[in-house]
Amino acid sequence: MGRTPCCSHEHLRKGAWTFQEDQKLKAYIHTYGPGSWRTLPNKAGLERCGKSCRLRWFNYLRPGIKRGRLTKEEEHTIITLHALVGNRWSSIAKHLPKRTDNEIKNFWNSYLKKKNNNNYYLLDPLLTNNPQPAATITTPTSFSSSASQLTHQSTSNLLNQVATNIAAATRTSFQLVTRYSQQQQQPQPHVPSTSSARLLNKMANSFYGNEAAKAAFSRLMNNGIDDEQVGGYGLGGVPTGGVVITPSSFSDNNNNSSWQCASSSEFNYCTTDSSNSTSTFSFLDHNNAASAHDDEFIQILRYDQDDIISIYMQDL
DNA sequence: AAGAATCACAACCGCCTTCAT
DNA sequence: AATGAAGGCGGTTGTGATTCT
Repeated sequence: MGRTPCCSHEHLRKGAWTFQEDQKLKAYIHTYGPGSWRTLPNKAGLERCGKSCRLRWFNYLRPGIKRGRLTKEEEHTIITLHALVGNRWSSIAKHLPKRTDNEIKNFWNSYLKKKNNNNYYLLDPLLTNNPQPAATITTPTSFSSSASQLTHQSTSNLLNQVATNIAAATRTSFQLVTRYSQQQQQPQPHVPSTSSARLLNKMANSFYGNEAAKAAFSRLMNNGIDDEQVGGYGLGGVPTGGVVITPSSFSDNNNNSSWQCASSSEFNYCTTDSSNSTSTFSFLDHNNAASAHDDEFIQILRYDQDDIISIYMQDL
């Protein structure tokens, strides 16, 4: 014997809610609170299914709901989160507290219709062809290195390996999304660029406090720099306030205490402290021009099977 | 000005999971 | 443990408003 039925489904109204119905529902919930949707319609004097009452309350009548046009920031968040988790509207809505999943869903469906006509949010084809990729990083193609330039792996490769290993170590899926503008195209506000070096640096800092992620990150650093191998993990990292530190168990191609990686335009360094046999990663542009790209930003998002569990979003 | 097309969004439908019985 | 409705969620539709031709 299961629960008793919610309603008879006979003589129930459908369609748009009237002002009087809204008043009845609000008055009832004001007195007794939301919930018990099974018995609510009878008690509130509504000829509606309990499910319909719940929907009306959560999507429209509930206090604190923000209505009207989404802000650019909200749109930005939705688009990025959707690239990460797909159509998990309720998960996305949790990061826009005053918006309902229904509203976000409606926005996205409208957005999709427009999408074919602009490239405002230009993401890597890998991302757009695979709506729910796990453990991948999409980097600006302009930062990809040609084979002839490489003495080590490209930073794009390295980033992807880092993400894959962090995902495995933390048992979460992970994706880092970047956006970039192409100078030769029409100006595209809110579509900034960034470099792989900055992404790596930011990633290291963002995982401060997450031992599993940090260890995975450090392992990749140990394995990923000299060849294309994956596996054969080295020692794990230790926390030092947002910077990943690893044992100096590797050497660099310049045979000194720094590590060079990636293309001609980007250099990443690992400085070694011989006194305690540790190395500190610091990924910098070759000219350390932190102010050269004022419009840069980064979003780092992690999620498990059911929900987004953290978001980092900040300017670089 | 009028009809068509598009947009915005509330609401319904059906499926799946949770939970009371 | 089994059952079946409630609750939650995403897909879809219906409809009034707005814009276009």
